[in-house]
Amino acid sequence: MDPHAIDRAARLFRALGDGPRLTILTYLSHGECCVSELVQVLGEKFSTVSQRLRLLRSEGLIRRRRVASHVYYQLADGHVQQLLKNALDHSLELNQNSIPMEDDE
Amino acid sequence: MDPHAIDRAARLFRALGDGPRLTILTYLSHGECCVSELVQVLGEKFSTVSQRLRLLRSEGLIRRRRVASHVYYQLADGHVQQLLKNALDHSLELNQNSIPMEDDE
DNA sequence: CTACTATTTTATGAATTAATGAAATCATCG
DNA sequence: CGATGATTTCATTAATTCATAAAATAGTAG
Repeated sequence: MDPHAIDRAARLFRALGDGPRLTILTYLSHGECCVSELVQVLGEKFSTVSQRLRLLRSEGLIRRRRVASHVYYQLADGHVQQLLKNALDHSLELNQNSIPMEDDE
Repeated sequence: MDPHAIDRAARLFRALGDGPRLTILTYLSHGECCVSELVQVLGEKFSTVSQRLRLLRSEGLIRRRRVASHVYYQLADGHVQQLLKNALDHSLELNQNSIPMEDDE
């Protein structure tokens, strides 16, 4: 019940708790990618993508490196990759009963 | 890359991505508990706790059952318990470098 | 240094979410 | 049924988050 750990975990979950950001992460799970490519693939504004990347990076979920004038992003480590895979697999399973029933038990 | 799965996962993460809600979940991970007890332990308003429980339940993270006039909540299943434990353990590890450095690589 | 491309930062308005008082519901007891 | 205690729902306000345009920064080429 360490409040610091709870807070850290909450921030992490919150960063993951957004469709567009999760989409970026799953895209990155296939391999490193530069901002322009993400912008093109996602069909979003540059600043929009950049903001999402910034948030993900501030929570330590992704890393970046610069190559000439391009900046490439990738998942921070294998742990993030695993976390993503688990979450998506589990969510696929849960899709059936995604609207919870009203009764108890 | 199933958009439905991504959306489901995002909703799940979002429900988890809040300190007060995570606190409730960790409390419940020690065992079933009724609303009054949570209200007392957390020092929050009844309606506040109830709203948090509702959100957690709507995402399938907790279950409830009624015993006479009291309503008891518990984690939905062992999977949620495991997810919580992993997240908190991992966040404890990460506490050192929770403020990411500015440099690349 | 100038021009150009890639990316980030800043500022802001719109949309979403969270907390809470008040009213409603639900179960139990007399 | 009427009163009481436990919990939920509703409505509203306050706080947070999101998307984006505009401005700034950084790298590269000439």
